[in-house]
Amino acid sequence: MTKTTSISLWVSPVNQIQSQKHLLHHKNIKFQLNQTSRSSKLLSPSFNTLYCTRIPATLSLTSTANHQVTDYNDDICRFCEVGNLQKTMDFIGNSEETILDIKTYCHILQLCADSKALHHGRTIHNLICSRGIELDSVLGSKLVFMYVSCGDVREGRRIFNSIVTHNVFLWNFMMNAYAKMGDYEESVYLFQKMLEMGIEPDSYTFSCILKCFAALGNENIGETIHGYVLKSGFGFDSTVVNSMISLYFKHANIDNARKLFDHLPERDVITWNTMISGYVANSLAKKGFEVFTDMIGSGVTVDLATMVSVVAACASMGVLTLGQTVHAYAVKGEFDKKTKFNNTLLDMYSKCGDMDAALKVFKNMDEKSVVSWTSLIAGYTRKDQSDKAIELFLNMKKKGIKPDTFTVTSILHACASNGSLEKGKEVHNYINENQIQSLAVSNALMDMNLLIKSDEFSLILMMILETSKQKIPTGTQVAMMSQQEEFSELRMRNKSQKSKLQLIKN
DNA sequence: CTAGGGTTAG
Repeated sequence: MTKTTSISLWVSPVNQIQSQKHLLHHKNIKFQLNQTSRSSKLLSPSFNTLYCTRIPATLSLTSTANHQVTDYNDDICRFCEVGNLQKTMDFIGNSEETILDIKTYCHILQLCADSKALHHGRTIHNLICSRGIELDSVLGSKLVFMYVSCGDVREGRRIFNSIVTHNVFLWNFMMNAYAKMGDYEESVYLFQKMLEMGIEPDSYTFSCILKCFAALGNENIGETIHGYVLKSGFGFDSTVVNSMISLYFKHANIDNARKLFDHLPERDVITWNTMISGYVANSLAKKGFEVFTDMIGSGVTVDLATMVSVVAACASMGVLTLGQTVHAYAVKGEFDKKTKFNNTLLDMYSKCGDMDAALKVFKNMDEKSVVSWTSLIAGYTRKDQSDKAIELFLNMKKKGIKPDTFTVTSILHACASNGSLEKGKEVHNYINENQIQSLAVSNALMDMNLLIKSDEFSLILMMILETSKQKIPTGTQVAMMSQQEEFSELRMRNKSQKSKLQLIKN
Protein backbone atom coordinates (compact mmCIF):
# COMPACT_ATOMS: atom_id res chain seq x y z
CA MET A 1 0.00 0.00 0.00
CA THR A 2 1.48 3.26 -1.03
CA LYS A 3 0.26 6.55 0.26
CA THR A 4 1.35 9.58 -1.62
CA THR A 5 1.10 12.75 0.32
CA SER A 6 2.07 16.09 -1.02
CA ILE A 7 2.30 18.93 1.42
CA SER A 8 2.50 22.40 0.06
CA LEU A 9 4.29 24.51 2.59
CA TRP A 10 5.23 28.05 2.07
CA VAL A 11 8.71 28.08 3.39
CA SER A 12 10.17 31.20 4.87
CA PRO A 13 13.44 32.41 3.41
CA VAL A 14 15.52 31.16 6.32
CA ASN A 15 19.08 30.98 5.16
CA GLN A 16 19.39 27.25 5.71
CA ILE A 17 16.48 26.53 3.43
CA GLN A 18 17.37 27.26 -0.08
CA SER A 19 16.26 24.46 -2.25
CA GLN A 20 13.22 25.10 -4.33
CA LYS A 21 11.88 21.64 -4.28
CA HIS A 22 12.56 18.73 -2.01
CA LEU A 23 11.41 15.27 -2.60
CA LEU A 24 11.63 13.44 0.63
CA HIS A 25 10.93 9.82 1.10
CA HIS A 26 10.15 7.98 4.19
CA LYS A 27 8.85 4.44 4.39
CA ASN A 28 5.73 4.39 2.29
CA ILE A 29 5.10 8.10 2.47
CA LYS A 30 6.32 10.49 -0.10
CA PHE A 31 6.47 14.13 0.91
CA GLN A 32 6.57 16.64 -1.76
CA LEU A 33 7.54 19.96 -0.33
CA ASN A 34 7.09 22.79 -2.72
CA GLN A 35 8.17 26.30 -2.22
CA THR A 36 4.99 27.75 -3.53
CA SER A 37 3.83 31.25 -4.15
CA ARG A 38 2.89 33.67 -1.44
CA SER A 39 -0.71 33.30 -2.41
CA SER A 40 -0.70 29.96 -0.68
CA LYS A 41 -3.78 29.06 1.24
CA LEU A 42 -1.75 29.11 4.39
CA LEU A 43 -1.39 32.83 4.20
CA SER A 44 -5.07 33.51 3.95
CA PRO A 45 -6.65 34.89 7.10
CA SER A 46 -7.82 32.27 9.48
CA PHE A 47 -11.43 31.63 9.01
CA ASN A 48 -11.52 28.87 11.53
CA THR A 49 -12.11 31.54 14.15
CA LEU A 50 -15.47 32.11 12.55
CA TYR A 51 -16.42 28.65 13.62
CA CYS A 52 -16.67 27.35 17.09
CA THR A 53 -13.30 26.56 18.56
CA ARG A 54 -14.54 24.38 21.38
CA ILE A 55 -16.78 21.42 21.16
CA PRO A 56 -19.25 22.34 23.89
CA ALA A 57 -19.77 25.73 22.32
CA THR A 58 -22.96 27.59 22.95
CA LEU A 59 -25.86 26.10 21.11
CA SER A 60 -29.26 27.43 20.43
CA LEU A 61 -32.11 25.40 21.81
CA THR A 62 -34.07 24.15 18.88
CA SER A 63 -37.22 23.06 20.57
CA THR A 64 -38.24 25.56 23.19
CA ALA A 65 -41.92 25.32 22.40
CA ASN A 66 -42.47 22.09 24.24
CA HIS A 67 -42.03 22.62 27.98
CA GLN A 68 -42.17 18.93 28.67
CA VAL A 69 -39.20 18.34 26.39
CA THR A 70 -37.22 21.15 27.92
CA ASP A 71 -37.76 19.62 31.32
CA TYR A 72 -36.38 16.28 30.15
CA ASN A 73 -33.37 18.12 28.80
CA ASP A 74 -32.85 19.97 32.06
CA ASP A 75 -33.15 16.77 34.07
CA ILE A 76 -30.67 14.91 31.90
CA CYS A 77 -28.22 17.78 31.92
CA ARG A 78 -28.42 17.86 35.71
CA PHE A 79 -27.58 14.15 35.88
CA CYS A 80 -24.70 14.78 33.54
CA GLU A 81 -23.38 17.61 35.64
CA VAL A 82 -23.11 15.41 38.72
CA GLY A 83 -21.53 12.73 36.56
CA ASN A 84 -24.26 10.16 36.99
CA LEU A 85 -24.08 8.36 33.67
CA GLN A 86 -26.09 5.33 34.74
CA LYS A 87 -29.00 7.46 35.88
CA THR A 88 -28.82 9.44 32.63
CA MET A 89 -28.96 6.25 30.59
CA ASP A 90 -31.85 4.88 32.65
CA PHE A 91 -33.70 8.11 32.15
CA ILE A 92 -33.26 7.94 28.39
CA GLY A 93 -34.24 4.30 28.32
CA ASN A 94 -37.52 5.14 30.03
CA SER A 95 -38.40 7.93 27.66
CA GLU A 96 -37.40 6.59 24.30
CA GLU A 97 -39.91 8.65 22.39
CA THR A 98 -38.57 11.92 23.69
CA ILE A 99 -36.73 14.12 21.27
CA LEU A 100 -33.82 15.79 23.00
CA ASP A 101 -31.82 18.90 22.23
CA ILE A 102 -28.52 18.59 20.49
CA LYS A 103 -27.00 20.26 23.51
CA THR A 104 -28.28 17.45 25.70
CA TYR A 105 -26.80 14.77 23.45
CA CYS A 106 -23.50 16.65 23.65
CA HIS A 107 -23.60 16.64 27.44
CA ILE A 108 -24.25 12.92 27.55
CA LEU A 109 -21.53 12.15 25.02
CA GLN A 110 -19.07 14.23 27.01
CA LEU A 111 -19.94 12.22 30.08
CA CYS A 112 -19.49 8.96 28.14
CA ALA A 113 -16.08 10.18 27.01
CA ASP A 114 -15.08 11.13 30.55
CA SER A 115 -16.22 7.77 31.91
CA LYS A 116 -14.69 5.88 28.98
CA ALA A 117 -18.10 4.29 28.57
CA LEU A 118 -17.97 3.15 24.95
CA HIS A 119 -21.06 1.00 25.30
CA HIS A 120 -23.26 3.87 26.48
CA GLY A 121 -21.72 6.15 23.89
CA ARG A 122 -22.72 3.73 21.15
CA THR A 123 -26.25 3.60 22.50
CA ILE A 124 -26.50 7.38 22.27
CA HIS A 125 -25.01 7.29 18.78
CA ASN A 126 -27.61 4.73 17.69
CA LEU A 127 -30.33 6.86 19.21
CA ILE A 128 -29.12 9.89 17.27
CA CYS A 129 -29.04 7.88 14.04
CA SER A 130 -32.40 6.22 14.50
CA ARG A 131 -34.03 9.57 15.16
CA GLY A 132 -32.62 10.89 11.93
CA ILE A 133 -30.79 13.75 13.59
CA GLU A 134 -28.36 15.28 11.17
CA LEU A 135 -24.77 15.36 12.32
CA ASP A 136 -23.64 18.94 12.25
CA SER A 137 -20.10 19.96 13.06
CA VAL A 138 -20.87 20.30 16.77
CA LEU A 139 -22.65 17.02 17.41
CA GLY A 140 -20.34 15.22 15.00
CA SER A 141 -17.27 16.54 16.79
CA LYS A 142 -18.68 15.42 20.09
CA LEU A 143 -19.25 11.92 18.72
CA VAL A 144 -15.71 11.81 17.39
CA PHE A 145 -14.42 12.96 20.76
CA MET A 146 -16.44 10.30 22.54
CA TYR A 147 -15.32 7.43 20.28
CA VAL A 148 -11.65 8.37 20.34
CA SER A 149 -11.66 8.98 24.10
CA CYS A 150 -13.20 5.55 24.57
CA GLY A 151 -10.50 3.98 22.42
CA ASP A 152 -12.51 3.36 19.24
CA VAL A 153 -10.35 5.45 16.93
CA ARG A 154 -11.70 3.73 13.81
CA GLU A 155 -15.30 4.71 14.40
CA GLY A 156 -14.20 8.15 15.56
CA ARG A 157 -12.32 8.59 12.32
CA ARG A 158 -15.27 7.39 10.25
CA ILE A 159 -17.45 10.13 11.71
CA PHE A 160 -14.62 12.63 11.51
CA ASN A 161 -14.44 11.99 7.77
CA SER A 162 -18.16 12.46 7.37
CA ILE A 163 -18.30 15.91 8.92
CA VAL A 164 -16.65 19.17 7.99
CA THR A 165 -14.96 20.79 10.92
CA HIS A 166 -12.55 23.67 11.22
CA ASN A 167 -12.13 23.02 14.90
CA VAL A 168 -8.38 22.95 15.52
CA PHE A 169 -8.88 21.19 18.81
CA LEU A 170 -10.57 18.25 17.13
CA TRP A 171 -7.89 17.99 14.45
CA ASN A 172 -5.20 18.04 17.13
CA PHE A 173 -7.12 15.52 19.15
CA MET A 174 -7.40 13.18 16.15
CA MET A 175 -3.73 13.60 15.22
CA ASN A 176 -2.68 12.90 18.79
CA ALA A 177 -4.77 9.76 18.86
CA TYR A 178 -2.81 8.37 15.91
CA ALA A 179 0.51 9.53 17.35
CA LYS A 180 -0.24 7.70 20.58
CA MET A 181 -0.94 4.54 18.61
CA GLY A 182 2.37 4.96 16.84
CA ASP A 183 0.70 5.65 13.49
CA TYR A 184 2.74 8.78 12.78
CA GLU A 185 2.11 8.55 9.05
CA GLU A 186 -1.61 8.93 9.57
CA SER A 187 -1.04 11.84 11.90
CA VAL A 188 1.07 13.60 9.28
CA TYR A 189 -1.55 12.79 6.67
CA LEU A 190 -4.19 14.56 8.77
CA PHE A 191 -1.84 17.51 9.27
CA GLN A 192 -1.57 17.84 5.54
CA LYS A 193 -5.36 17.62 5.10
CA MET A 194 -5.79 20.25 7.76
CA LEU A 195 -3.45 22.63 5.95
CA GLU A 196 -5.27 22.00 2.70
CA MET A 197 -8.48 23.10 4.36
CA GLY A 198 -6.85 26.33 5.38
CA ILE A 199 -6.96 25.60 9.09
CA GLU A 200 -4.17 27.32 10.97
CA PRO A 201 -2.13 25.05 13.22
CA ASP A 202 -1.65 26.10 16.83
CA SER A 203 1.06 25.20 19.34
CA TYR A 204 -0.57 21.87 20.10
CA THR A 205 -0.60 20.99 16.41
CA PHE A 206 3.09 21.72 16.14
CA SER A 207 4.00 19.80 19.28
CA CYS A 208 2.21 16.77 17.92
CA ILE A 209 3.49 16.99 14.38
CA LEU A 210 7.09 17.63 15.45
CA LYS A 211 6.92 14.53 17.60
CA CYS A 212 5.67 12.59 14.58
CA PHE A 213 8.42 13.90 12.32
CA ALA A 214 10.95 13.04 15.00
CA ALA A 215 9.63 9.50 15.22
CA LEU A 216 9.47 9.06 11.46
CA GLY A 217 13.15 9.83 11.33
CA ASN A 218 13.24 11.71 8.06
CA GLU A 219 16.29 13.80 8.81
CA ASN A 220 15.85 16.10 5.84
CA ILE A 221 12.57 17.44 7.05
CA GLY A 222 13.89 19.07 10.24
CA GLU A 223 14.96 22.38 8.78
CA THR A 224 11.99 22.57 6.44
CA ILE A 225 9.48 22.16 9.21
CA HIS A 226 11.55 24.53 11.33
CA GLY A 227 11.16 27.16 8.62
CA TYR A 228 7.44 26.58 8.64
CA VAL A 229 7.32 26.92 12.42
CA LEU A 230 9.10 30.28 12.19
CA LYS A 231 6.86 31.39 9.36
CA SER A 232 3.77 30.55 11.40
CA GLY A 233 5.00 32.72 14.25
CA PHE A 234 5.79 29.97 16.75
CA GLY A 235 9.53 30.61 16.87
CA PHE A 236 9.32 31.82 20.46
CA ASP A 237 6.61 29.52 21.75
CA SER A 238 8.40 27.45 24.37
CA THR A 239 6.40 24.26 23.90
CA VAL A 240 6.94 24.35 20.14
CA VAL A 241 10.63 25.23 20.39
CA ASN A 242 11.10 22.49 22.99
CA SER A 243 9.57 20.02 20.57
CA MET A 244 11.79 21.42 17.83
CA ILE A 245 14.93 20.93 19.97
CA SER A 246 13.81 17.41 20.71
CA LEU A 247 13.30 16.73 17.00
CA TYR A 248 16.79 17.94 16.12
CA PHE A 249 18.28 15.71 18.81
CA LYS A 250 16.30 12.71 17.57
CA HIS A 251 17.69 13.40 14.11
CA ALA A 252 21.17 13.70 15.64
CA ASN A 253 21.39 17.31 14.51
CA ILE A 254 23.17 18.51 17.65
CA ASP A 255 24.26 21.86 16.22
CA ASN A 256 20.77 23.02 15.36
CA ALA A 257 19.41 21.82 18.69
CA ARG A 258 22.08 23.82 20.48
CA LYS A 259 21.46 26.92 18.36
CA LEU A 260 17.78 26.87 19.27
CA PHE A 261 18.64 26.50 22.93
CA ASP A 262 21.17 29.32 22.85
CA HIS A 263 18.75 31.72 21.19
CA LEU A 264 15.73 30.87 23.29
CA PRO A 265 15.08 33.82 25.61
CA GLU A 266 12.92 31.92 28.06
CA ARG A 267 13.99 28.43 29.02
CA ASP A 268 11.77 26.34 31.22
CA VAL A 269 12.53 23.07 33.03
CA ILE A 270 11.54 21.10 29.97
CA THR A 271 13.95 23.05 27.77
CA TRP A 272 16.83 22.16 30.09
CA ASN A 273 15.70 18.55 30.43
CA THR A 274 15.38 18.18 26.67
CA MET A 275 18.96 19.40 26.28
CA ILE A 276 20.34 17.02 28.89
CA SER A 277 18.49 13.96 27.64
CA GLY A 278 19.22 14.93 24.03
CA TYR A 279 22.94 15.00 24.63
CA VAL A 280 22.85 11.73 26.58
CA ALA A 281 20.86 10.03 23.81
CA ASN A 282 23.49 11.14 21.32
CA SER A 283 26.34 9.70 23.38
CA LEU A 284 27.44 13.15 24.51
CA ALA A 285 26.85 12.59 28.21
CA LYS A 286 29.60 14.99 29.22
CA LYS A 287 27.89 17.81 27.31
CA GLY A 288 24.65 16.83 28.99
CA PHE A 289 26.24 17.06 32.38
CA GLU A 290 27.60 20.51 31.55
CA VAL A 291 24.07 21.65 30.72
CA PHE A 292 22.98 20.34 34.13
CA THR A 293 25.71 22.41 35.78
CA ASP A 294 24.54 25.50 33.87
CA MET A 295 20.97 24.73 34.82
CA ILE A 296 21.74 24.72 38.53
CA GLY A 297 23.83 27.87 38.04
CA SER A 298 20.87 29.64 36.44
CA GLY A 299 18.71 28.89 39.44
CA VAL A 300 16.10 26.73 37.72
CA THR A 301 14.43 24.19 39.98
CA VAL A 302 15.24 20.70 38.86
CA ASP A 303 12.58 18.01 38.71
CA LEU A 304 12.45 14.23 38.58
CA ALA A 305 13.07 14.12 34.83
CA THR A 306 16.18 16.26 35.27
CA MET A 307 17.60 13.93 37.88
CA VAL A 308 16.81 10.84 35.84
CA SER A 309 18.62 12.29 32.82
CA VAL A 310 21.63 13.42 34.84
CA VAL A 311 22.05 10.06 36.54
CA ALA A 312 21.78 8.47 33.09
CA ALA A 313 24.54 10.85 31.97
CA CYS A 314 26.76 9.65 34.85
CA ALA A 315 26.01 6.05 33.92
CA SER A 316 26.95 6.75 30.33
CA MET A 317 30.23 8.38 31.37
CA GLY A 318 30.90 5.60 33.84
CA VAL A 319 32.31 7.99 36.41
CA LEU A 320 31.32 6.55 39.78
CA THR A 321 32.33 9.55 41.90
CA LEU A 322 30.20 11.88 39.80
CA GLY A 323 27.27 9.50 40.14
CA GLN A 324 27.72 9.38 43.91
CA THR A 325 27.72 13.19 44.10
CA VAL A 326 24.54 13.44 42.06
CA HIS A 327 23.01 10.71 44.22
CA ALA A 328 23.68 12.79 47.34
CA TYR A 329 22.19 15.86 45.66
CA ALA A 330 19.09 13.87 44.71
CA VAL A 331 18.60 12.59 48.26
CA LYS A 332 18.35 16.21 49.43
CA GLY A 333 15.53 16.75 46.97
CA GLU A 334 13.94 13.46 48.07
CA PHE A 335 14.03 12.10 44.54
CA ASP A 336 15.27 8.80 45.94
CA LYS A 337 11.70 8.04 46.96
CA LYS A 338 10.65 7.73 43.33
CA THR A 339 10.83 4.36 41.61
CA LYS A 340 11.85 5.81 38.28
CA PHE A 341 14.77 7.66 39.81
CA ASN A 342 15.94 4.60 41.73
CA ASN A 343 15.78 2.50 38.59
CA THR A 344 18.15 4.88 36.84
CA LEU A 345 20.34 5.10 39.95
CA LEU A 346 20.55 1.33 40.15
CA ASP A 347 21.51 1.18 36.50
CA MET A 348 24.13 3.90 37.02
CA TYR A 349 25.87 2.01 39.84
CA SER A 350 25.71 -1.16 37.83
CA LYS A 351 27.21 0.48 34.75
CA CYS A 352 29.91 2.10 36.87
CA GLY A 353 30.77 -1.39 38.06
CA ASP A 354 29.63 -1.01 41.66
CA MET A 355 27.23 -3.93 41.99
CA ASP A 356 27.19 -3.68 45.78
CA ALA A 357 25.80 -0.16 45.58
CA ALA A 358 23.34 -1.27 42.90
CA LEU A 359 22.11 -4.10 45.09
CA LYS A 360 21.79 -1.71 48.01
CA VAL A 361 19.59 0.64 45.97
CA PHE A 362 17.52 -2.36 44.83
CA LYS A 363 17.00 -3.64 48.37
CA ASN A 364 16.02 -0.21 49.70
CA MET A 365 13.37 0.31 47.06
CA ASP A 366 9.81 0.29 48.32
CA GLU A 367 8.37 -0.41 44.90
CA LYS A 368 10.31 -2.55 42.49
CA SER A 369 9.21 -2.65 38.88
CA VAL A 370 10.21 -4.89 35.98
CA VAL A 371 12.81 -2.26 35.19
CA SER A 372 14.42 -2.59 38.64
CA TRP A 373 14.79 -6.36 38.30
CA THR A 374 15.95 -6.12 34.71
CA SER A 375 18.58 -3.49 35.52
CA LEU A 376 20.05 -5.66 38.24
CA ILE A 377 19.96 -8.75 36.04
CA ALA A 378 21.68 -6.82 33.26
CA GLY A 379 24.28 -5.63 35.75
CA TYR A 380 25.21 -9.15 36.82
CA THR A 381 25.20 -10.28 33.21
CA ARG A 382 27.71 -7.56 32.33
CA LYS A 383 29.85 -8.64 35.26
CA ASP A 384 29.76 -12.21 33.96
CA GLN A 385 27.94 -13.32 37.11
CA SER A 386 25.38 -15.32 35.17
CA ASP A 387 24.40 -17.48 38.12
CA LYS A 388 23.23 -14.45 40.06
CA ALA A 389 21.40 -13.12 37.01
CA ILE A 390 19.56 -16.41 36.47
CA GLU A 391 18.75 -16.66 40.16
CA LEU A 392 17.25 -13.16 40.07
CA PHE A 393 15.25 -14.06 36.98
CA LEU A 394 13.71 -17.03 38.79
CA ASN A 395 13.05 -14.91 41.87
CA MET A 396 11.27 -12.22 39.95
CA LYS A 397 8.99 -14.75 38.29
CA LYS A 398 8.29 -16.18 41.76
CA LYS A 399 7.29 -12.71 42.95
CA GLY A 400 4.81 -12.52 40.08
CA ILE A 401 6.66 -9.89 38.08
CA LYS A 402 6.36 -10.46 34.36
CA PRO A 403 9.66 -10.31 32.46
CA ASP A 404 9.57 -8.18 29.32
CA THR A 405 11.69 -8.11 26.17
CA PHE A 406 14.49 -6.30 28.01
CA THR A 407 14.62 -8.89 30.80
CA VAL A 408 14.57 -11.77 28.37
CA THR A 409 17.32 -10.28 26.23
CA SER A 410 19.55 -9.89 29.27
CA ILE A 411 18.88 -13.33 30.63
CA LEU A 412 19.55 -14.95 27.26
CA HIS A 413 22.93 -13.30 27.19
CA ALA A 414 23.55 -14.54 30.70
CA CYS A 415 22.67 -18.06 29.58
CA ALA A 416 24.86 -17.74 26.52
CA SER A 417 27.94 -16.53 28.35
CA ASN A 418 27.39 -19.08 31.06
CA GLY A 419 27.07 -21.85 28.55
CA SER A 420 23.94 -23.03 30.33
CA LEU A 421 22.00 -24.22 27.35
CA GLU A 422 19.36 -25.92 29.47
CA LYS A 423 18.40 -22.65 31.16
CA GLY A 424 18.48 -20.94 27.78
CA LYS A 425 16.00 -23.40 26.34
CA GLU A 426 13.79 -22.92 29.37
CA VAL A 427 13.81 -19.19 28.73
CA HIS A 428 13.11 -19.83 25.07
CA ASN A 429 10.03 -21.84 26.00
CA TYR A 430 8.98 -19.07 28.34
CA ILE A 431 9.34 -16.60 25.47
CA ASN A 432 7.16 -18.70 23.21
CA GLU A 433 4.53 -19.28 25.85
CA ASN A 434 4.28 -15.61 26.74
CA GLN A 435 4.72 -14.20 23.25
CA ILE A 436 7.63 -11.97 24.19
CA GLN A 437 8.94 -10.88 20.83
CA SER A 438 11.33 -8.23 19.64
CA LEU A 439 14.25 -7.96 17.31
CA ALA A 440 16.63 -7.85 20.28
CA VAL A 441 15.14 -11.06 21.65
CA SER A 442 15.57 -12.77 18.30
CA ASN A 443 19.13 -11.55 18.07
CA ALA A 444 19.87 -12.77 21.56
CA LEU A 445 18.41 -16.16 20.67
CA MET A 446 20.62 -16.35 17.60
CA ASP A 447 23.56 -15.23 19.67
CA MET A 448 22.93 -17.98 22.14
CA ASN A 449 22.78 -20.49 19.33
CA LEU A 450 26.51 -20.02 18.82
CA LEU A 451 26.84 -22.53 21.58
CA ILE A 452 24.36 -24.98 20.13
CA LYS A 453 25.20 -27.92 17.90
CA SER A 454 24.60 -27.12 14.25
CA ASP A 455 21.80 -29.66 13.76
CA GLU A 456 19.73 -27.85 16.36
CA PHE A 457 20.52 -24.55 14.80
CA SER A 458 18.15 -24.51 11.84
CA LEU A 459 15.30 -25.81 13.94
CA ILE A 460 15.65 -23.01 16.44
CA LEU A 461 16.03 -20.44 13.67
CA MET A 462 12.75 -21.64 12.24
CA MET A 463 11.15 -21.19 15.63
CA ILE A 464 12.50 -17.68 15.88
CA LEU A 465 11.14 -16.79 12.48
CA GLU A 466 7.83 -18.39 13.35
CA THR A 467 7.39 -16.43 16.57
CA SER A 468 8.64 -13.22 15.05
CA LYS A 469 6.43 -13.28 11.98
CA GLN A 470 3.43 -11.46 13.39
CA LYS A 471 5.11 -8.49 14.91
CA ILE A 472 8.38 -7.91 13.16
CA PRO A 473 8.14 -5.83 9.98
CA THR A 474 8.71 -7.46 6.64
CA GLY A 475 11.97 -5.63 6.09
CA THR A 476 13.39 -7.11 9.24
CA GLN A 477 12.18 -10.55 8.29
CA VAL A 478 14.01 -10.26 5.02
CA ALA A 479 17.11 -9.20 6.93
CA MET A 480 16.73 -12.20 9.17
CA MET A 481 16.31 -14.52 6.24
CA SER A 482 19.53 -13.31 4.70
CA GLN A 483 21.09 -13.54 8.11
CA GLN A 484 20.08 -17.14 8.14
CA GLU A 485 22.08 -17.71 4.98
CA GLU A 486 25.07 -15.83 6.20
CA PHE A 487 24.85 -17.32 9.60
CA SER A 488 27.02 -20.36 9.10
CA GLU A 489 29.82 -18.13 7.98
CA LEU A 490 29.16 -15.67 10.78
CA ARG A 491 29.14 -18.48 13.25
CA MET A 492 32.53 -19.70 12.12
CA ARG A 493 33.96 -16.19 12.39
CA ASN A 494 32.61 -15.69 15.89
CA LYS A 495 33.90 -19.06 16.93
CA SER A 496 37.37 -18.24 15.76
CA GLN A 497 37.13 -14.93 17.57
CA LYS A 498 36.07 -16.76 20.67
CA SER A 499 38.97 -19.13 20.44
CA LYS A 500 41.25 -16.16 20.05
CA LEU A 501 39.82 -14.73 23.25
CA GLN A 502 40.34 -18.07 24.93
CA LEU A 503 43.96 -18.03 23.87
CA ILE A 504 44.46 -14.54 25.26
CA LYS A 505 42.83 -15.53 28.54
CA ASN A 506 45.00 -18.57 28.82
C1' DC B 1 -11.61 18.24 27.23
C1' DT B 2 -5.12 18.38 23.78
C1' DA B 3 1.05 19.56 24.24
C1' DG B 4 6.93 19.68 25.21
C1' DG B 5 11.39 16.28 28.83
C1' DG B 6 12.66 11.29 32.05
C1' DT B 7 14.06 4.36 33.62
C1' DT B 8 15.75 -1.36 31.76
C1' DA B 9 18.93 -5.09 26.70
C1' DG B 10 22.40 -5.27 22.47
